[in-house]
Amino acid sequence: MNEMNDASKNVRRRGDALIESIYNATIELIKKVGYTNLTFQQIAHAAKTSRTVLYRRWNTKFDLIHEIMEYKTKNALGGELIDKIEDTGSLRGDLLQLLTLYQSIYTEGGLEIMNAILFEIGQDSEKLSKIETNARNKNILVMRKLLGFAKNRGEKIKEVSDATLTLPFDLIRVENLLRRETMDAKRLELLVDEILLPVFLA
Amino acid sequence: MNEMNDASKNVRRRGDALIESIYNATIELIKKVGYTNLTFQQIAHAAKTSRTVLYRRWNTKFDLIHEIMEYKTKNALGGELIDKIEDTGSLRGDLLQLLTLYQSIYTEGGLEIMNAILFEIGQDSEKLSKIETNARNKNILVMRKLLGFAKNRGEKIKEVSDATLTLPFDLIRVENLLRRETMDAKRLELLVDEILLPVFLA
DNA sequence: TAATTAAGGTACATGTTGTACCTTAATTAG
DNA sequence: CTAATTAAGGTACAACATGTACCTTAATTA
Repeated sequence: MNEMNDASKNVRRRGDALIESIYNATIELIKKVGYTNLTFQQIAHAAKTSRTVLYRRWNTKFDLIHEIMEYKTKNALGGELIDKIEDTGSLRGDLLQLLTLYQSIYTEGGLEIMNAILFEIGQDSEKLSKIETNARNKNILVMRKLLGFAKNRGEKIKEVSDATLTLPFDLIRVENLLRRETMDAKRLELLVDEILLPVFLA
Repeated sequence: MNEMNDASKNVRRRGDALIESIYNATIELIKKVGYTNLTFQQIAHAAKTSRTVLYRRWNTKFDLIHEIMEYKTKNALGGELIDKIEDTGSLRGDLLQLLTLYQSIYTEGGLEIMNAILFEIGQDSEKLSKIETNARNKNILVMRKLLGFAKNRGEKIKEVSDATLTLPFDLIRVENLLRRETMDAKRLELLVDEILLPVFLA
């Protein structure tokens, strides 16, 4: 009867099964209470495990969140962004493809998580600025590849600084993090037509 | 001797003197420990007042921070942004002027504060999205005024969506909040020449 | 000078943290 | 298949932060 519950308590999950359960509980919680109000105590309770287990693995809630982001990003893209970029036949198509892919990280990966990451960047801890710099450098390479397609096709591309090369990514971040609107295909097209093409196409 | 300290404890500041002391203590603290680690307890101690005084005035640390931001913004600009915008004789000059003024809000107003604001936006509380929407609408009006100058001078301006009109502000925000680089005049010029002029000038 | 206003101080229940230490289930090795 | 190892679950504790209640007392005002 009520002994069933007590009996089931003795089952101990381990490894991936446990971890994923913690990930999911964390994501649900962060949606409910927000990142600031997120506590290890609540996570442990929601994931039906103990704080001890959490502290053993992650020193701070950011460490946990960051791990979740990487896990989610992999799932959303199925690999590195630069490998997913293909020549669509036009700069417009390529840029639209890029925005769509990059947007999917935010859509699938969970806005709440990205928000937390962004916030921690603002706290300018050492490791965070490294994460940021790495991401930026990767993104610049993606854009070089993309603009390389255009040059090979004979499209006239402006020479711009590295800082400007990250514009497509910055726009997606602004849209997702600073505004809170739905990012449909129409919105992405507008970004390409009104901003990105004038900037990159001579 | 040591009674001097005890005697000085009996002096009670009130009103603006007290408030400004709290503002300053908060700004110093937030620079030291960051927004997440900021506590009313620490603020009270740093401002040499008591938690009671703080709780009476602000329900959350965000309420306090938001008030500080408004106070600082007023000081930085000395009025509303739209009133500060003047016709410099060219779109390039006008845009540079706009970026410089808007940047000063971040420089003078305190990056830490803006960061906190941004973060709370991510928590999508009711009042916060209102603050955001208001700011966006104001910024759109500023850009309309600025592009109006250009049209009157006979410069050819593209017709763009409201979403694109906020680009100058979004760029400053990205630079300040997502990156952590010094925003000198050269950087602002690059934003104007490589991004804003191609977007707005036909 | 008396009444009012607002700052300072104390106390308390509640919740979170980080750590230490122990028990016990699940896995692995001999 | 049993014993050793690994890792999860549980309890306890000191430290700190919160939000509230209630009281005292300095500063302002009427």
